[in-house]
Amino acid sequence: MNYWLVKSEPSTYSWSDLVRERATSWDGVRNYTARNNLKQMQKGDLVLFYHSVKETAIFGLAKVTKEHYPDPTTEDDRWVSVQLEAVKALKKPVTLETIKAHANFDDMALVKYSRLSVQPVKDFEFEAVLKMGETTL
DNA sequence: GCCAACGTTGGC
DNA sequence: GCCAACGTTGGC
Repeated sequence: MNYWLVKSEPSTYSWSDLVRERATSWDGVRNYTARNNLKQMQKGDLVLFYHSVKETAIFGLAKVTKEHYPDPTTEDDRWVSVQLEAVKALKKPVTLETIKAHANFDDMALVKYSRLSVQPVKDFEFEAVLKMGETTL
């Protein structure tokens, strides 16, 4: 099982949008590094859902329910999507500020590669985020 | 293949 | 709104 983090601007697609729809096709990714991460996602992998720009924090937990397939929003076969399903909201959202203040998170992709929209998350990072979010699986 | 110009993302 | 960081494009 691997862990990931996806970013979205809440004005475009928010955590509450995902909760309302229950599941969504995570499409529109147009960056090779992010695309490569999408391709590595496996069914059952857990995904942290982060809001960029406004309310910069991790709000919820989703899971991969369908592995990569051609992105339905383009004819260009270089790009792929995965299906994501909402699992649960974090009891307490974990803000970027909190993450940056956490000593062990200096290497976290969210801090180091802030523009990458689909990122791998290490086991200990994932566990620490849940703990700070006062959330259990 | 290098690099300048330009566009986009996202934190502040 | 500004700007740093980074990706992409295109001229040479």
